[in-house]
Amino acid sequence: MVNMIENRDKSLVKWLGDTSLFVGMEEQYLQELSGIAMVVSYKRRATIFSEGDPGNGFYLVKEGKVKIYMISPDGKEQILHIFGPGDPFGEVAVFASQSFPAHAVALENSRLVFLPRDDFVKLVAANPALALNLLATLSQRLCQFTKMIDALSLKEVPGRLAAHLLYLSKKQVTGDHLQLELSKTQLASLLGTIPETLSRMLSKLQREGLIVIEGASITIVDREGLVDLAEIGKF
Amino acid sequence: MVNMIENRDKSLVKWLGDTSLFVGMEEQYLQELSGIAMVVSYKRRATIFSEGDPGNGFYLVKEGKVKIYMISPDGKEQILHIFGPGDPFGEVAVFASQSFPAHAVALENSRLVFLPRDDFVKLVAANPALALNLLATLSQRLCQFTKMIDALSLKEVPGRLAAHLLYLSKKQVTGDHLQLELSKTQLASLLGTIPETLSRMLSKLQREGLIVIEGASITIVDREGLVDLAEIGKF
DNA sequence: CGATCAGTTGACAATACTCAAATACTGTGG
DNA sequence: CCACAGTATTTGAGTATTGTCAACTGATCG
Repeated sequence: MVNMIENRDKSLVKWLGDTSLFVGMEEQYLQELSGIAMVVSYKRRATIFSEGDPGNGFYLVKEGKVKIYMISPDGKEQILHIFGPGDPFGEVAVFASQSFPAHAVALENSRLVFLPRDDFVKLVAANPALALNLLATLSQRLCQFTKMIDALSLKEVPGRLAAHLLYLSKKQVTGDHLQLELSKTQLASLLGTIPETLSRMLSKLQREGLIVIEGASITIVDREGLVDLAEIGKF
Repeated sequence: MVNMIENRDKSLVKWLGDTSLFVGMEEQYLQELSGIAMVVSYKRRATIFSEGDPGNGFYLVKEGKVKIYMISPDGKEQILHIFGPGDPFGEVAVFASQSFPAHAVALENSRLVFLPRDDFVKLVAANPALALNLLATLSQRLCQFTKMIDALSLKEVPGRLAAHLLYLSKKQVTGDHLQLELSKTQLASLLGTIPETLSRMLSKLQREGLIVIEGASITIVDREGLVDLAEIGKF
């Protein structure tokens, strides 16, 4: 029994050390970290936190997939992030507002590592490398948001869609073939539009010979054309 | 002569220590900081950096006003931030991308404090309080961007305008009377629209008895109504 | 196997952008 | 200090992208 726990702890330490946030941290700190960490399970569709909830700590995705989103009074949703294994989320509440600025739900059955605020802040204060990793993470996220604002304000739906398809094709290594990693409804919400419009735009791109659609599987036929679309933002 | 320089340095140290980023830092570190800092002047409309430029450091506004923005190929502009005295900008490039994700120009004749990347990173690594201040700053900015994405995606122009007017009236202490702190063209760009639309929406709010407009000076007549608009996002 | 949900398509409405023109401002040089 | 040039702001008319509502199909899940 003791053994099992030690094993579990050991593997958690190892896992934490492979995380982008904690990569390269000394064993000693990883031990401390794993000491204050709690692993929690969430079922598909379960709420992890809601906008305005007090942020007493933040999370790392261990297994599964998490969606961070906002919602308007009349129910329209805008996805901010989709996070997968290794990704941290909710740090903002730890360092600034004390309360979460958006909602989080599990998209699949997930296991998360929860790190409580106060203990974690102490660890950051004692560990410059960790602080710099955190600064890098937040900075990257700021860049992502910059691009999202750019897309929402300066591009139209076809442009955003084209940019997303190119992003997926770069991320996945399968050449001109790619998988939408989200249901089309969720993708619409990520791109700041609605399912009907997304559906029409996908058909349009196919009709104009830029892509071929087979369910969630897309083949890029005219990459040039997509790049043009993504840059200019219109037809 | 030596005296003058000492005076200058001393006042820079003092000024840095009053900045939100460096508040509460020990004298010793402030001295170091002021040692690596350079004060630079920019004339109104001068470019400070452009998207993609290598980020060899970041800036603090000492005097003046700076606009951070993106621009689409066909010339439409989206303002991300307006920064004034005491505000830092360009940190993102220091900690993540190494290159600036947006453009920066001086809106007025300005004096900026430039802090070079490498020296500054060393200082952060040696100074946990500074690291935590930076984390708080970046986290707050992330929250602001979250709100901006929310506004762009989930609210229509009248809603964004109403939210901005309420924000100004909270920031300025003058009760129901407020000043737009930007030209209407610039405000349009901040709200993700164009001058024509902004002009029409201001008239509309006035026509419906929510505000009274006198140039750049606005009086809120029906605060309730504005709040409703800002929350729901539509008419 | 029925029910709920995801996706698609059509007809329509509306918000916001484009283009154009008139008017009011601002700042600069003479 | 005024005249002029270049901006900023406002208003009008028309267009377009995208959202709304509704109906229908097909998939998924108890």
